[in-house]
Order: sequence, then C-alpha cells, then structure tokens
Amino acid sequence: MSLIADLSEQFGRAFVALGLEPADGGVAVSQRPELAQFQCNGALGAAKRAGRQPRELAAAVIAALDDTSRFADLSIAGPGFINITLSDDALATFVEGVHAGGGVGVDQAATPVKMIIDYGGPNVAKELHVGHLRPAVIGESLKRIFFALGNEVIGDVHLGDWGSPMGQLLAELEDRQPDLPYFDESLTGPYPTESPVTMADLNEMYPAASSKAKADDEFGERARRATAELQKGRPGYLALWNHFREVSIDAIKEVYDELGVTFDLWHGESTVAERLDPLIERLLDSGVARRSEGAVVVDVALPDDKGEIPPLLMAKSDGATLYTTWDVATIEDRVDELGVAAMIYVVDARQSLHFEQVFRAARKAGIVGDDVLLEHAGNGTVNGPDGKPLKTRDGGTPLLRGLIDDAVARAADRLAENDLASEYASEERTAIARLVGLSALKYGDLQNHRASDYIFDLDRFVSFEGRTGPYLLYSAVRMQSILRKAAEAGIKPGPIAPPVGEYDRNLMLALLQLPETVVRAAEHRAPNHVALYAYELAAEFSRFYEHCRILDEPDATRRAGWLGLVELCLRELSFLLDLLVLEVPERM
RNA sequence: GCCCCAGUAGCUCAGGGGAUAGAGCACCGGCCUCCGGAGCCGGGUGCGCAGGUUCGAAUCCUGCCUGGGGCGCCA
Repeated sequence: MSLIADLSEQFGRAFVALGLEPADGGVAVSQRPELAQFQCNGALGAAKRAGRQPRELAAAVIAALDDTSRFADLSIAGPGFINITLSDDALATFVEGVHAGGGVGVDQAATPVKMIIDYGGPNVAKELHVGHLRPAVIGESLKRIFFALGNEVIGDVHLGDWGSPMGQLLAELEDRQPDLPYFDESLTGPYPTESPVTMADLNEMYPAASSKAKADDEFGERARRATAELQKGRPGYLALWNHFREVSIDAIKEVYDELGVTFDLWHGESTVAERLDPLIERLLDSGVARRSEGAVVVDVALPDDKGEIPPLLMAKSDGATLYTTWDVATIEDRVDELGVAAMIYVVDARQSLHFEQVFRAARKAGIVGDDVLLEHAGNGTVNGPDGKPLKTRDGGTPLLRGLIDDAVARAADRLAENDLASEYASEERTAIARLVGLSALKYGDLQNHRASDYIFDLDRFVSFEGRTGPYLLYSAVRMQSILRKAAEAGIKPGPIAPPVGEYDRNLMLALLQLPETVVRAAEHRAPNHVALYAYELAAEFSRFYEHCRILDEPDATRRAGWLGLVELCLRELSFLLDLLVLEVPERM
C-alpha cells in the first residue's frame, strides 16, 4: 500500500473511532511544505456533522490515532487542518520498503477491469496527419497507465475502412485502369495477390477522387454505387479493397511504430459489416428506431436534457449504413466478442455529440447494460502559432511523418549547435537525436491536458531547457551514468537510510507520490498528470544531485544509501517515462 | 437558434471546495578545483465580468461577455 493510502486509512480509523466516516481521514501532500509534509482536512468537513468545533475535533482525531510512533510532528493549524510530518526514520523505512520490493509502489487493482481503448482512427488510403498525433500518444499512454494499475487493456486502432472514400477510390481506379480484373463483373476470382497500387498512388488518388466526387455528379453517383456494392460484397471490389487496406496498414503501422504506439487489434469499421443489417432490423422491430424521411433514426433525447439532442441517423434513405451504424455495431461487437466492461474512446473532442448519441442508442437498444462503461475521452487539437489548426506553409495538413522528421532533425541540429554527443560515433548520435526529437514531440503533447487545444511550438519542445522531453531523458541518463560510475568503482547501492538534509528528504517525499499520481491520471484519463509529475521528480533529483555529492561522500553507509535512492529514482522515472511512451538512451 | 468546450503571469500551459494560486519560457543577477552546466540558486506580476451556494470558491450554481467547436443522409 502507498504511504498516502496508509496514512489515509490510519486517519480514517481515528475518525471512525469518533463516530465519523473513514473517508474523512483522507490525507494529501501538504500545500505548505514549509509547515508539514502531509495534511488531513477531514475535521473541517466533519465538524458540522459531528456538531463540534473543527479545531477541537482535529485535536480529538489526533488523540484517537492508534499509533503515532512514526510521526515527528502532528499539529493543528488554521481553521482545523491537521499537519503531518513523518520522522526521518519512518520516511526512510517506507522508501526503502519500495526500493527493496523492486517495484515503484503502485497497487494493483483488486478487481481488474477488462477494457478497450479506441485511439487510432486512421483512414485507409490516407497517411497519418497531425490530427492523429494526440489520440495516438494519449491513447497509448492511457493504455499503459491502466495496464500498470493491473487492468486488462486492449488497444484498438479502429480503422476507417468502410465509408464512401472506399467507393470513390474504386471508381477512380476504374477510370484510370479499367482493364484490371477486379472490375470485370464476369470474374469472381482468383485475383492477383500483388496490389495494383502503392501507398503513394493511394495518397494521390484519395484527394483527387474526393474532390471529383463533389464536383462531378456522374462520378459521384458511380462512387456511391461502388461503395454500396463493396458493402454488399462484390468480389472484385472486395479483393481490391483488401489491397487498399493492406497497403495502407503497412504505411500506417510504420509511423505508429516510430512513435512507439502499438495496437492489439487492427479492427475497423468493416469488422462489423455482418452485423449491420440484423442490427437495423432489430432496432426497427423493437421500436427503438423509426423511419424518418426514408432514413432510419433513433430518438436519443431524454426528458431532463438541457438542450435538444437530435435523433441519431442509423441508415441513409438509400439503405446505406454510415459511421453511426458502424459505431453502434462496434459496441455490440466488443461486448459480444471481447466481453469488455469499459470502452474508452480517445477521439477528437469535436465528436462529443456523436458519441453521446451513439452511447445512448446502444443503451436504448439494450446492447450494453449499465454495468458497461462507455466514455468519450475527447482530445483537443494541435494548433499553429495563430491558435488555428496547424497547417503547412502551403496551407495543407501536416503529415505526422513530417512532424516526426522535423522534430528529429531539429534535435540533431541542437546537438550539433551545442556540441553535444559529439564524441560518439555518428550512428549513435543519430539514434540519440531520434530519441531526443521524439521525446520532445511526445512530451510536448502529453504535458498538456488531454482535452485542451495547444499551440504547437517545435522550437520550445526541442529546446533542451526546462520542462521538456529532452530534459527528462537527460535526467534519466545522469542517473544511469552515476550508477554506472559507481559500479565501475566497485561501490554498491545499499538500503536507503534516513535523510541527512532537505534535498534527500524532499526526493524521498517526491518518490512516494508516484502511486497516487498514476491513479489520478487514470481517473481523469489525463496523462499530463504523469507528465508533470515526472518533471517534478526529475527536478527534485537534480536538486539532490547538485547539493549532495554522492560518490565523494566519505561515509560508506550514507553513500550506499544515496546510491540506493538514485537507483529507486531511476526506476520510478523509467516507469513514468514508459507510461509516457518515451524511450531513454543509454547515454546522450 | 440550441448544445459542448475554453477564458489563470508578457508568452505557453498546469491546478478543478481548503491555508500565501504554480511550472516552463522570456527578462535580470549569481554558481563550473564539475558524480554530465541539456544543470543548480535567487528575483514577480495574474484566476473574463456580475451575482449566488459554503465556515471556506480559480474550482460548484446562475446570468452575461469573448474565443473555439458541434448540431440526420460526410467520417
């Protein structure tokens, strides 16, 4: 159990002994570090219920504590805060417990939850762009955070692979290469195993076909028909579509791999194709859905809604399905096939109405019960210096690949400018620049709250100063370096001893805040809590490092204890950086 | 028109009932006989406006202002 949870339980018992609630005993890190290490504010809230004065109640709580041997100070301040300071012995004992245990002090969930996180959303035939950055890193980070807490977490990329762009591509390719066997309706296969198009072809065809469909009615109509026929399973179209899909997945995966983002499932909209007709039929039969202007809609408004929630369109008047249909069917699929108890969607926050409607429809249709959590953890957007969505110089949407390359190139430039890592072989320098650039990009994103829009400033992210990815990597590398140096000198880390001053004491206190931070990040679905804490921990280490000369320490026990502290600090920082999808080089 | 999100320091952003609201950058000034200066130490200004709830509000509620986003046959 974490220290803070332990203290909270102990204070909770004291409140219970006074006839109050265990929850009143909640202990938190002090807001006034100069006064105390921890504080309990429960007496303030409980005073009215107990019909007592807050300060008097606080005194009673302190008197009711079952064991005060580990406290150096317990005092009442202000209107009734209980200020708590541990003895140095108790503090070191607790930290050493974590150190000796080999972990970072995180408690595993008593009842693991099987959950799915949906955080990709790339489209077939389209390269990943800047809009895919936030869901990718936030989703990946959340997946790791929930996993670290002992849950069973499945990541699903949820490809966009069943919509009208597919028909547009089919029509476009038929115009360009009408002789391909896929378009001959008298054939049903077998078709060539080699794709007739590359990712570069698709990339060029996609926007061309898309604008053509808007401008040219005849083409648009053919594209719509092609989509419908694909969805009905025309063999040639399906075979071609499979090529599109495979070629695209290869390209998409490459970029995600570069970012360290991986998915357990490469499902897509098409995964639920078989479910669509039965689903709509069932919705109509049960009266959950109704026909409106030829389309199928589900009324999802509830009596106590603040405003009007419009009906959800489940099928077009021509009978075709659309993304609402696929999303509802996907929920059904995830319940049936995976049996998950929670589905968290890390998808652009602008989709919030869509998800609200889809979730309501799924519940109304009885597809999920109240025991299944459906949540849209919406992400904000990446904006340019003008506060508007980031664009390239020529006004286009920046590709994710380009963003990564820019970040890595800038990192390489900075290394050269500052004459850093110059003594390493060029191959290693390149590898370092890559990790530094990626850390800048990802930490620059993750330090912002999930739902906030933020201004993308590569110069700031790639700067090696202050709260940046490179600083965190640098801190971890320094820890590795000192441990390596100690090992070379034959000095072994030992058990963590009571602190000798404010720097090692503060570092110990910082180390003990990891478990609550990870839990908070999970509860809010907000990796920025982890990102900010990782920085605070690294900064606390830097202070300690600056003021306590570890390897020069003559007292061998103290020196070994400090090395043990470094060891735990590196372990915790590495754990946190992994949660943030950041990779640390051996040296830099 | 309705709904959602946001408005916190010069800038970029945290914090979401608790004491004196934080960080980074920028700006000014210190610290290298150095376990890595990508560092450390010091310096200061702010919760859009108006009400309300509360012992206590940046935080919760209401209204307004400003900005962004969304609102059935695209995804």
